Amino acid sequence: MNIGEVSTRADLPAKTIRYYEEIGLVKPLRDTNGYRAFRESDVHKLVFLGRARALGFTIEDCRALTALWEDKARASADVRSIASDHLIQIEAKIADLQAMHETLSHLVSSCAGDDRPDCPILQSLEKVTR
Amino acid sequence: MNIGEVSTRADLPAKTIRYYEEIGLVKPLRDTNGYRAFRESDVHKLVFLGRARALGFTIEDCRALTALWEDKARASADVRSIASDHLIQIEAKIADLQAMHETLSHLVSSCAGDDRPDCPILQSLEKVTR
DNA sequence: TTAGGGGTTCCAGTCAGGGGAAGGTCAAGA
DNA sequence: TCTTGACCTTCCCCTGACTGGAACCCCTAA
Repeated sequence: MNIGEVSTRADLPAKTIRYYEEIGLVKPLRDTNGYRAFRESDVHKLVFLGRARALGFTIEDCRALTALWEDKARASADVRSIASDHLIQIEAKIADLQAMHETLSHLVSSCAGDDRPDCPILQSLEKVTR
Repeated sequence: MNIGEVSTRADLPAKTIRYYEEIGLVKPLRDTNGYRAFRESDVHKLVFLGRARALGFTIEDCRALTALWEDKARASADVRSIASDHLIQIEAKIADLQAMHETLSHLVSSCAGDDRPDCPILQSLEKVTR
């Protein structure tokens, strides 16, 4: 199977698939003409990778997760550990963004937004009151 | 004023300040020995930049915001527009992260996390059910 | 004079790919 | 047989917003 079909089936850009090969996440075979020759197992793995990335796992997380996925003697605790660490990261990012949102939405709603220059948003950015 | 003092006063790494000069956000003078010579107005601007960056504005947003900040004839609508666009970006990111969080927290809580290999997290990543 | 703690530039790396050039390969139609 | 166009290949540079490090210069105090 050529990269185009894999790209469609795994719903990943060809560029991304080539990149994943470059960093050793997938190892497709090669045809005599130099084209990558993907097996079903490669497609399966790429789908796995796509889903993990969509959940925000880093590439290194993905590397660890696929290793566990392929290890029939894995302990589910190892998988859960990676996932719950990632959950903590997500929670931290959400909290960060919510703090930004709170500050900024107050500022936006207090700004007249007309053609006059007075602007509480700029005033607040100017203040050293961190 | 040398970069070290500015770094302390604006609470920004010296590297960051040099970078901001490189991309034209600040334009400190130079001493005869080649050292950057910052004025009070430069420090003031760097504090402004630091606060805007802390609220998640991009560098290009910051460039626009400082231009407005220094334009005494600005319309507050222009500032508000940048800020509310940014709010929308923040809201989108929060929504994304919350969706990830929801999916992943269900998975984590359904995984035994012991030494057995059965793992709903891996099973779910494997499925093509996008 | 020397040691240290400033400062300077420049280069490379981060993360996860994206854009695009230059060129090879394949299948279908004239 | 030739050509067209879709597909594939590698290669290199670009992104954002810095960060780390090397190699070197400058200033002050002991």
